[in-house]
Amino acid sequence: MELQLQIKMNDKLFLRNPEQTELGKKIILHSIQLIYKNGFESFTFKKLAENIVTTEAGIYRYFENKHRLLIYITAWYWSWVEYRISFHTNNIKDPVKKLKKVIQLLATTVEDDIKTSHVNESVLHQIIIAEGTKAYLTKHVTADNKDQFFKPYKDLCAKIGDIILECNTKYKYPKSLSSTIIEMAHFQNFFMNNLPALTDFGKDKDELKIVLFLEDLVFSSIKKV
Amino acid sequence: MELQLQIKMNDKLFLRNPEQTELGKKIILHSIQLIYKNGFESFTFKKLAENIVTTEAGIYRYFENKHRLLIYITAWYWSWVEYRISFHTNNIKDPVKKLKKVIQLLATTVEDDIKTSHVNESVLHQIIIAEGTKAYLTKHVTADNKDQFFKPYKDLCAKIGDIILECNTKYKYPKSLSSTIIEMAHFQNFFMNNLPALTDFGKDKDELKIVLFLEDLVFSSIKKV
DNA sequence: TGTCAAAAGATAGTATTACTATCTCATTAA
DNA sequence: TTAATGAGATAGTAATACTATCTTTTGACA
Repeated sequence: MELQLQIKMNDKLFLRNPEQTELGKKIILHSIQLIYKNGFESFTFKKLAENIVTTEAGIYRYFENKHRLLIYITAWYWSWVEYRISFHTNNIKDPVKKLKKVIQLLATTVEDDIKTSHVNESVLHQIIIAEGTKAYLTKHVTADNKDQFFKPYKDLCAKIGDIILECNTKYKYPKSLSSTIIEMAHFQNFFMNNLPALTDFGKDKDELKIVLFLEDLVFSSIKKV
Repeated sequence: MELQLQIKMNDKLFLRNPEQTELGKKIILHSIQLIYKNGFESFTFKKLAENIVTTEAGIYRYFENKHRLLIYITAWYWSWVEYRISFHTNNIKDPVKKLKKVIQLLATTVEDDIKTSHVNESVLHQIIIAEGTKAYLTKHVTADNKDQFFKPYKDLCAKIGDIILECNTKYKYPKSLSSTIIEMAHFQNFFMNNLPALTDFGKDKDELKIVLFLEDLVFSSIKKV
């Protein structure tokens, strides 16, 4: 039996659905690789076109501009993370254990457990760490938010917020703590590897230390260990 | 007596020191306003030149490119924040009170308490919230870090880390907690105003709630209230 | 087998961006 | 008096971020 994970994407994010054609899948796969290699700022549709041996105009048939493509990729990522969390916490009853699993999934490097042929998840994880926040740190967040572009991120945040409440119904900041965990799982990783003075993990560069820090932070706050 | 705050900037950040000339000060003042108005992505030296009625080439005599200017602005901001923290915590002995003051200073809108004629600090605060992380989220962080471009940010983080240790010598993650406070003071503000579903402050949009959240987070973690 | 539509290749063109270069002119400090 | 500094003026270039149009390929269905 071969399972194929299909994530239903907001169709306002693209002009033509990239999951439905060969070129579309190539665009996603290679844009992730190019952004990983050179960063989002120096990424252009021209370079992407050269990379996959097609034309610039061809890419523009799929995405309005490179920022929409970034939003698409991040939205896909957060949907995938939420799926992963559902999958790995499905059988766990204890909310504390569940939350620990969530933190571990957010803060450690992904292994390609589920086959999605046109996406390399561990490279994707790295680019979301470095470029993910750029999807919403714009002057048009509000408009983009109205178009539901950030729904997967918000859904994930809500889901983790619910688990936090399961741990302690009285805790007052489930959503803010949730967004803090999500962002810090990435930021502390970026800092550890690039600006180590901002963390306590610079020496050994060990992701598990980030997990321990986040667990300490979260469970101290909600007063359940 | 008129006090003038002068912040010594890393001179690799500019080609010509903007603090020392009229045009230079105009560049800083108006770039902050323009970035505030249209966001960093749509900000160009051409537009800035039109804005202050000079030429594009004139701006390039001060800064290599717009990203360097952003780093300059953020570095200035973090130096200024550190100065402010020193100033407002100077007379406080109790480290817990000191840390509370720090959180309040980081998370609430600034009033123009110190006169720095060519910088509007409350607008600056807003652009650092939305654009500040873009200063280091690049492919050239490591090189920029070697040139000490992020020293003010790292110094601030170290300083807050030390206050955390004053509260509890045994706490294991002073620097990571410090960078978490700094980033979250901004992110929760951005979320509250733009993606409220990611916070618990969406309804009243009250900065003081962010302060309470951060206090709860920090003092639960270091186990001192 | 023909035909219709969708996908994609080919080519061209434009406005803006991100610079670099050079020359002139006014001010001021030695 | 002169030399250096700041800054205005103008010009030019390569790359970026698109839009438009026309042609060819593919593959489904009738």
